[in-house]
Amino acid sequence: MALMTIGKLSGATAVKVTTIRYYESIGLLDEPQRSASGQRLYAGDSVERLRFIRHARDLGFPVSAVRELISLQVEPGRECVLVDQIARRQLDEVRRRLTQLEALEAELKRMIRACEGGKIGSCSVLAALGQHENCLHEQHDGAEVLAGLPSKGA
Amino acid sequence: MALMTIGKLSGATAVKVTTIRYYESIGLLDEPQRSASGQRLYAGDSVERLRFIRHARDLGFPVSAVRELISLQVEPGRECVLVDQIARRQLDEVRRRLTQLEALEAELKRMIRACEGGKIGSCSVLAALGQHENCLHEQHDGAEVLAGLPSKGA
DNA sequence: CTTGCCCCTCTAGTTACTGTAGACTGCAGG
DNA sequence: CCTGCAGTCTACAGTAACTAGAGGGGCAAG
Repeated sequence: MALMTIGKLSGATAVKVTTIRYYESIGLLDEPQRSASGQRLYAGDSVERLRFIRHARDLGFPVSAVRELISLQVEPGRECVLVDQIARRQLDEVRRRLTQLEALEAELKRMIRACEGGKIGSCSVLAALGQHENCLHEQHDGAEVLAGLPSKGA
Repeated sequence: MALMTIGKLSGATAVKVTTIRYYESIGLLDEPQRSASGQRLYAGDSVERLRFIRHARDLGFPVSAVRELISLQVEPGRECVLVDQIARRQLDEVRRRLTQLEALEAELKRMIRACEGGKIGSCSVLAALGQHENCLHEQHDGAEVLAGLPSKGA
């Protein structure tokens, strides 16, 4: 395939133009050739590279992990174990988040259910959020799971 | 209850001092009284307010939603429907993320399984990342979910 | 008085982008 | 040839939701 501008690459990969430039700026993508007037010109393999990055990101790998994966990709074979480790780490992370979200789902459902039956003078959702002490019923286990939430608390 | 400094409030709610000031700066918390020397002095109800905020945030409500909830809390009762809507929206969001994460989990498991049996020549994880097409799309939301990950635990 | 923790403001950094400003390029129509 | 417009360039600012640090002042005890 002939060289393409950043717009074409964007179209081919569904990655936004600005994001492509961003990836270049943080070193995920090599600097491409430039036209005489300074426009970026990409070869066909850029599409694969970019898809790789995008797919890894969609899988939840942080950029730092993507960087690792790329570097391992360059010298393949022997390092498969490392790649496996990175993937496993990511899987653990995904599972951790799954557990948290399931707890959140349960708590939200409970809140909403309470609100539905709400002849209660004050909304149960707000009550549940206020919680601590004088709540309608004994309190859930959700909060404990939430205690370890990654949302930058703790 | 006597007035307390920001440190006490932080201790009582497990919300960091800097975060409390941050919440004040974005209008989630009212500006408290100040001592003669300029230190913030909080009344007892600040504890409840702050716990409410923190709990809502832990449940994944964005700050904008928390703001809404607070405003509804001020004039309670009649607005229960609105509160319910916000909670439902949040529940939908949580479910969406759950679905996405489940797909991620499946794909990661598949990748790792392939890698285990894998010969050295071609790591299947990298191969799996290279091929696109069959998987998740919706890149923006993916990134959103992933943003705010611990990255310390890893 | 000094130690040491607490508090103050302000700024900048984090992650992974997205959006904007202001200027230039490349190409088609009239 | 001119005009118009989409596409591209750089550079900076903004987003979410905080966190961390600099550089200073306050306050009670030893």
